[in-house]
Amino acid sequence: MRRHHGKNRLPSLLLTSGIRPTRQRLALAALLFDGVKKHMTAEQVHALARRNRAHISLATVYNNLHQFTAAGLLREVPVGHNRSVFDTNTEAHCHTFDEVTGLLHDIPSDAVHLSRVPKPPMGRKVARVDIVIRLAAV
Amino acid sequence: MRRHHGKNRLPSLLLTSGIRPTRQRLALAALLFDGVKKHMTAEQVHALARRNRAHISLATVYNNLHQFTAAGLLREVPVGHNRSVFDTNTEAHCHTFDEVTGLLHDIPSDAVHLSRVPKPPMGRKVARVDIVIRLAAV
DNA sequence: GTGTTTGCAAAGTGTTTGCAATTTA
DNA sequence: TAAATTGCAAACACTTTGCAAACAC
Repeated sequence: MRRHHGKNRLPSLLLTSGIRPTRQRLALAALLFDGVKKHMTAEQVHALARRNRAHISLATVYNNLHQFTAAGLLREVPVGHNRSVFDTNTEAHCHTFDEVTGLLHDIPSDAVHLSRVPKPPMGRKVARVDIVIRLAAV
Repeated sequence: MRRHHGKNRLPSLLLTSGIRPTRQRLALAALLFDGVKKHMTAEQVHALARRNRAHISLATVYNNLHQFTAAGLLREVPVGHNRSVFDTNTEAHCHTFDEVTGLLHDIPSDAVHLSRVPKPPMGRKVARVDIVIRLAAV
């Protein structure tokens, strides 16, 4: 499943995004950008980093997740239960949110078709369209 | 703009939804269900209630907004900035979220067209589809 | 070296909860 | 009167911030 095994893949990825590749950021990048797309909260990233023997404070995790998001390496998913979920898949796609399990899943972007999106008002552009299909127990 | 001026409109509205019409709930209902659709945070509802000389604690505002939501009188909009926004319009419709002003606006449900929504897995049904069009500065 | 980043702890938000006092039916 | 609801304050969960020490270039 992994792609791009190059030795300096992660440093370049960060540099290209204008982010200085510190030890902590490389550790975070290693666990986020391993080729497998994921949805993770800051808390989960922090726990995973510690499990990997990378000592990164939670504050630094938050700071860097936001920095990665600003740089377009991550995307924040608006699930609505008042906690930030970061998605390593930054391409246009939708989500299902299972209210029973609390899990988020990707839906290929062509699984739904959205048409007739209204024109934004003067001085604004459509940054993106968030579509979340909420699933409940039958 | 107001509709249904009947004297016991709000008590009936709550009773019909299986909610006991207490003084506080009636005050909240009066300010929420006046015929003008709104998007409000708990904090905003609380402030407005106090401005109207209704003494309702913030905790009670939260409790009742959730109760109203569970009863289908309100809907929670997943804007994603880690705070709950309640919408008095419970019909199928979408939103634009202006990242510059922080304001939420309704879009008539027929302004966008969503097709090919995938079938939910066994034991689940589509509760609803949340669509938020995020607008940024040009 | 110089400016950036980190870690920690502390403060800040927004939200929920426990429980005695009150209110509703 | 019995059961539900309220208010308050305290607890809670998540996130951000201030600043000295550590690090990258």
